[in-house]
Amino acid sequence: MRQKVKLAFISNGAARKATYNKRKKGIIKKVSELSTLCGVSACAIISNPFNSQIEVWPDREGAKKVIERYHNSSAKDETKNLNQEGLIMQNIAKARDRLRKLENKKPEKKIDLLMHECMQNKNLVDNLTAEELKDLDEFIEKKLKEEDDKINAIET
Amino acid sequence: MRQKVKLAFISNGAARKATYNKRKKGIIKKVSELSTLCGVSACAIISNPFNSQIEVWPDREGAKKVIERYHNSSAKDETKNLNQEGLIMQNIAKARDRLRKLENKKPEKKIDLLMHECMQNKNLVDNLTAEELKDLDEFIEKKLKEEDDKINAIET
DNA sequence: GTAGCTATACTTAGCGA
DNA sequence: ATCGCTAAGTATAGCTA
Repeated sequence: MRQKVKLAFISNGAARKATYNKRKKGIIKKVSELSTLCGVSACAIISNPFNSQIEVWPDREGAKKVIERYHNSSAKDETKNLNQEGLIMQNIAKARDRLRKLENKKPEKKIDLLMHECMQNKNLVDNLTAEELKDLDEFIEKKLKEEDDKINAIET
Repeated sequence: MRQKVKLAFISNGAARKATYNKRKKGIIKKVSELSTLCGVSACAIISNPFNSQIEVWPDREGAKKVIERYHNSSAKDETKNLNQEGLIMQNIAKARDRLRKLENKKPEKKIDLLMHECMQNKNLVDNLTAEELKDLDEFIEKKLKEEDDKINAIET
């Protein structure tokens, strides 16, 4: 930038808000990219004490791609592992749908739902045994590798 | 970079992990900077459904500055702040206590505890005003970080 | 597997319309 | 205030050890 960033609170309100909006957007993008690149579900929560706003970013786009990839690969195969992951993904999708419907409601309710969604997804995973999770992980890994190889073969 | 990033799941496990760690660090920094520059409390939560890991990055340093600034600017209105702080401290103490009791149990149980604390936070949210949510956010961050630190310490 | 490096892609502060 | 621009900082992919 024209000037090296001084890492301190920006006292000017307008400048602070401008920076806030720009960086907020950047963080959302980064979190979304992490989800897509590494196949994890992630979210960011920012609470602004000056205007009592709470903003929550479930990582929709990144997670969506993971879900889609899973559904595509599971269409051809019906193993136990796939059923398990399918169940998890279905519930994630359902939770995400509910969140979408609350978009216009009170910020407090968004936090509520976020927590609920976290619980749902976590409980599903927790219901699996350690061995099942390991198998599931390996299976998913293998499937994703196969797909990637296919894509690479086509592109080359 | 040497090559333009293709925004897709990284099939190679080692490369994915390396990218994950690098970007995770970058996101923490960004969130921390946003907190400092704009005076907001923020956190990032990344959940990997395939290995039951939940990683939480409370923006410790940034949030700390926010708390200090908040307390300084509202020194005239200390009654309410002190009450809020008391509630937060009580809950941190409770969380530590429960965590201590799980010291010798299985790692899976610690995940259960994490989610239990999430639910607790949710219930607490329901009883708070929008103004109070800022402190709650910080509370959640601290509590989850404590648990994360404890788990890491045990696993190392 | 992870720690440091560097070239390059990406982000963003300050402006101007 | 919001947008687009672009210079100037940052983050990080691919490497090396």
